[in-house]
Amino acid sequence: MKIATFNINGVNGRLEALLEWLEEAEPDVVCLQELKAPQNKFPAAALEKAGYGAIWQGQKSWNGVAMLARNADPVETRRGLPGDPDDLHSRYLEAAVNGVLIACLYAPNGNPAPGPKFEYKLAWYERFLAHAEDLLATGAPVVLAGDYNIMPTDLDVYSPERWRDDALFRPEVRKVFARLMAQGWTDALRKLHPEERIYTFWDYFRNAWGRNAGLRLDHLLLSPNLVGRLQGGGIDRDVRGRDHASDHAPTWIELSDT
DNA sequence: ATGTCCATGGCACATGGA
Repeated sequence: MKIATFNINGVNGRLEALLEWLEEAEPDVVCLQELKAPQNKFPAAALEKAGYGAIWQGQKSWNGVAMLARNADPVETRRGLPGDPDDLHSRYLEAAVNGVLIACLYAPNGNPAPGPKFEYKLAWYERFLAHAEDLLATGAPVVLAGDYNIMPTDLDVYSPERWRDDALFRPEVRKVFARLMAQGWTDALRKLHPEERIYTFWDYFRNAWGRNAGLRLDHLLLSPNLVGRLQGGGIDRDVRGRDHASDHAPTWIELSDT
């Protein structure tokens, strides 16, 4: 079972690129972020034609998350994080596919920091951590997949010193990620590549792709009962190098059948 | 600070968010 996360940065603007990647990569489940499309503008018919059932939570202009399943329909278990009915951002979807509970998340960016956007990011993560703990307590096999907008360690940044004060890398958010790990989750890509510099995002600015000035922002975290099923994983870097690409590359894992 | 994308409103290109 191949599970991918991909910040598409505009699902309609990059629909052709998404369909091309789906055809060549054949993921079983895809978590998409930054749809930048309202609920009624999600390209469900085109994805259905490509063989993918979908659920999505759109939003005008910004944010937006979706989950696709190959030759199946995700069985939705939750939309939106619990804990704040006033939070209207579309950043969280959760569904079961083929016996695995999968969360699709798009964490707030948080810049500029300090400031209200950074406070929102930290508050959002407090709710996320509380919910992640509840998911672990169910004993279900769970994958938390998405754009975390956090580089967990220096190994996840092309130039750590330049990012120390950024909302994606400040001590407060790295501590949040460490607390998540302490709950018992496994960072799948880091487990597969413990020493390697691996990136999932390259800024559009300053020729970041050409210089390989990347960041690792997109993560798939596994509940303890899934770690033994982790067969492999990677980042489809070549997708980032194409014309009209998203600034993120698809990131994926392969789980064995039970 | 800079840089480059997306979507929006409205029909040219400025703006916000990332």
